[in-house]
Amino acid sequence: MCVVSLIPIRPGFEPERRDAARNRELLLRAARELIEECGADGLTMGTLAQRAGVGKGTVFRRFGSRAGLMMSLLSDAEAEFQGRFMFGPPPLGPGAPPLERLIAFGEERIAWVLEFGELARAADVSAYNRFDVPAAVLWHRHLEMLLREAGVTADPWLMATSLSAVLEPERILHAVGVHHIAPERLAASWRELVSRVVRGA
Amino acid sequence: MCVVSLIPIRPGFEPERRDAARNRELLLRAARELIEECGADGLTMGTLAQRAGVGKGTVFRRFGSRAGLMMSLLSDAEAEFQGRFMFGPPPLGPGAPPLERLIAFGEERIAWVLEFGELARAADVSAYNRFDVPAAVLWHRHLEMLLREAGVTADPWLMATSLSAVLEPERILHAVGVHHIAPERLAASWRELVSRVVRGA
DNA sequence: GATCAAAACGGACTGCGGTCCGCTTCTATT
DNA sequence: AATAGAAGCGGACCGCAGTCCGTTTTGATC
Repeated sequence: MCVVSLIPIRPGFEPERRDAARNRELLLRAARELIEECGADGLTMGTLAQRAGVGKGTVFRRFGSRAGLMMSLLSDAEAEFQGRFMFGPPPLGPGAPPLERLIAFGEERIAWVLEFGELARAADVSAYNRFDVPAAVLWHRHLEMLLREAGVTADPWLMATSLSAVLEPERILHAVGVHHIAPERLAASWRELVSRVVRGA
Repeated sequence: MCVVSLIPIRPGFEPERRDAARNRELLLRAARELIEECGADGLTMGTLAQRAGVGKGTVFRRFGSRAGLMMSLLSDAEAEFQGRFMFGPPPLGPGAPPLERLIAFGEERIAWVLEFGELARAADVSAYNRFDVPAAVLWHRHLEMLLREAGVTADPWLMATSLSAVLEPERILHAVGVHHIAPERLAASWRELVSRVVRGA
């Protein structure tokens, strides 16, 4: 299964040195523990270094930034989601009509955000180009392709951008957490939106 | 003209003390200068305090946070925009059919973001409840009302949320700045989107 | 003008993300 | 086993947003 990583692949593919690999595992384990205890927002890079028994510099060498760390923690969940919408069974995967796939994509994404959203929000933070992260580019292309297949000829690229905006973790979590919108209501609204976009074609 | 402020009104309406008012003016003037010189992202609260000749604590007492400061700087532009879509001439203001008002709202908002976007982005930063800022609530209600008038019966509240997401400064600036999308193309896509949402009713 | 409480002030302080650079550890080579 | 240089390490350090609290200013009251 060919999956697009959240994290840029290091050029050259040299394997990690043994100590580096060991520290990466230590850090990921410690990070999961800390998030369990304090929540994603409660994790600080200093505490993480301390808990893992390494220097702070090592944390940043491994993950580049706090957002990068969160992406690493998400990468399994992300890869699984990618696998499902690209190769899994219909209606999310290939085989169903495009409108149904669009609907399924949003529904599943909403469910995904509700499960991993706190991490996703922490990973989003910052970065002027948070929309150009490999995974985000992939969803965008997927939506664009489905829109084309569905016969939407009016600027599918920007339409996909608009639909992506609707599925942004921050907004979904805000609607559910602050305004107490039921997830099924979100899903119904997504269905409605995407149906109108496609049918209006 | 009754306008909704970006900043919570202080309860009780006691007037500011004279020194407080003086410092507020000093700070706003200094902030505009600094942004002129270094851009909104280049403004730091420490530098601002120094330039205005006041203590750092004073800056935070006045504006609460960096985002609060940016909102204060935006508030004139925001008020002007509010005035136009609530009381101004059609098609943005009342008098035109709802679909045309929706289209105009997006077009004008896109233009607005391209003019004041850097500030708006700086004002957005952080805050779990950045969607509950008075101005954002007002746009949301406006969109919701127009959708209802246009006969959209399917969850206008969430539809308005989705449309708001599409107009978010961060995304618009990213599309224009990074992907070199022409503003007219953004406007055309918005027209298309909103027409489909309404016509599908 | 003297008095006084409340409001505002200012800058030292905290905690954070992120960088830097001299030191240590690993691994390929002989 | 010795060696060398690359990769990795770690923690002091920086700049920033935001807080705290002792001091100063203000303006209502007498």
